[in-house]
Amino acid sequence: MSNETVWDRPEPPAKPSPTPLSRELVVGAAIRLADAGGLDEVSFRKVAAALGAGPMRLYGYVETKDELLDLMVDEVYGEITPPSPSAGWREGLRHVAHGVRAAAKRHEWFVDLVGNRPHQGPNALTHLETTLATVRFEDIDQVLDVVGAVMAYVFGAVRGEITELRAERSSGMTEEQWQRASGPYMQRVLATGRFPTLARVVHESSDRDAAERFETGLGYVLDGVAARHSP
Amino acid sequence: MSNETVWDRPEPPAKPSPTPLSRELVVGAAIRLADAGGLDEVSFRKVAAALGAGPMRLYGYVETKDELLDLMVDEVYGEITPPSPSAGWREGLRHVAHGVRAAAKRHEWFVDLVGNRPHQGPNALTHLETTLATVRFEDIDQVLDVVGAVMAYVFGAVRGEITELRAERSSGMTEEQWQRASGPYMQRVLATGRFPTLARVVHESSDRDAAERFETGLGYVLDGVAARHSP
DNA sequence: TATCGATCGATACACTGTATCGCTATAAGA
DNA sequence: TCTTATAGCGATACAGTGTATCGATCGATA
Repeated sequence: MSNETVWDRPEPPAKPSPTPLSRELVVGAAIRLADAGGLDEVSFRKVAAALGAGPMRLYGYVETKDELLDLMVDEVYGEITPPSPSAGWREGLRHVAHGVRAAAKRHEWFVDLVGNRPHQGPNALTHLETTLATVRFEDIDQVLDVVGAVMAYVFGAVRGEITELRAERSSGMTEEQWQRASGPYMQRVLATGRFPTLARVVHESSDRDAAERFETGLGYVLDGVAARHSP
Repeated sequence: MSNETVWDRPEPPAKPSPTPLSRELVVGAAIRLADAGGLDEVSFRKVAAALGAGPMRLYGYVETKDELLDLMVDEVYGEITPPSPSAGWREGLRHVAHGVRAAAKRHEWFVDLVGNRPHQGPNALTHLETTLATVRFEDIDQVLDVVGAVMAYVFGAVRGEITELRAERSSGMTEEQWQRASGPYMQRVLATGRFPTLARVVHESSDRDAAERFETGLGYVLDGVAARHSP
């Protein structure tokens, strides 16, 4: 199970025959397929077909499917712009948080892949470096704690957001919050009276948009950090 | 793609022939396999074999594989003890957070499944209800924000923790923090000098244990909540 | 021009989830 | 007790997956 992705594998010398391919082209095709139809659409056969090649051709550029997925993830990390070096830790982390969220909404499959394996690609490492560097505390352990907590929140929140989005999309296109509650099962459940708080949520809560909720939660985390490490 | 799990499907009347089965037995076997060998070990063939049955037999108790996975997730939710009703929101949420973390460490596949589909099983709903109920703010929207943020952090943090754990386990059994840094690739990367903060982390940071880091991050979130909603 | 060498992809294998459907063993009816 | 109906089980089959093997085919070099 030692499926270590080789991040700095040299490109094969040149491509002679039909259409010259490259690892970038393979990864690009895979990303395009995943963006359009989800991760299920990313199979060696489909990616190869999208490039007008046979499935086995891909093995010249990618050693395994896990490596292809790793490369896709790293590509997304590359899309996230780093915070300005002059920014304070709070704006810096907010910038990163929103960058990750935006990237994850552009590529919904990102959250499915993130966290399956550690991100050690060049773009992921650059992302991590600039994120850490935006928090200029003297104690490096504190820096790790803060960045770790913020990123944990970000990934958790974005994952939840996209899950909700998918559920809404699949169960009838109605975008109204908690419209699942009108499903017969949910109504039955709420009718038992054993979920009073849940019922309050369904009936009383206003459906604010996702970005607002994300920002509120992020505010909690950053406020908590400030409360302990502010000058 | 309307793979709606039917949570309250009635059990089939009775099992006559070889070994009487039940949905609980099927889910239990699946969980046992997943605990032992990861989610890859959960296939209809393998689960059925573990029960001494043919693969098709499972379809009497479970409509699809996604439903089986949903049931497994709900079973884990059932293991998480609710917070005491007399607890304040802070202790209540801390209790839930640690409960989720503990359950996820008992069943490492949990984080892989959580967030793929919304959790609407009875145990998940009970878990959500008791979690919401522990935060007795007058504004239900605030309750949602707080619980949402805390759970986002918890799931993100636990996911990261288990990913790290898997990486350590697969890359040589050395448990030392950042021992990946001694891998040739990581050394090469750090030698470029383009990741100074990362290098500081690798060389200077002390390797505290995961529970401590989890608690610290959770503290940030809860402190942030307290800063805005404290009486 | 002839040989070599690399690369492409057809074929194959083990595995997945699941649709179909004949068999069988049990339960009900006479 | 003997027959019939019924329902559940699982063998078989199918489309899909990742990938190992390896023969054919093409380009470049001698």
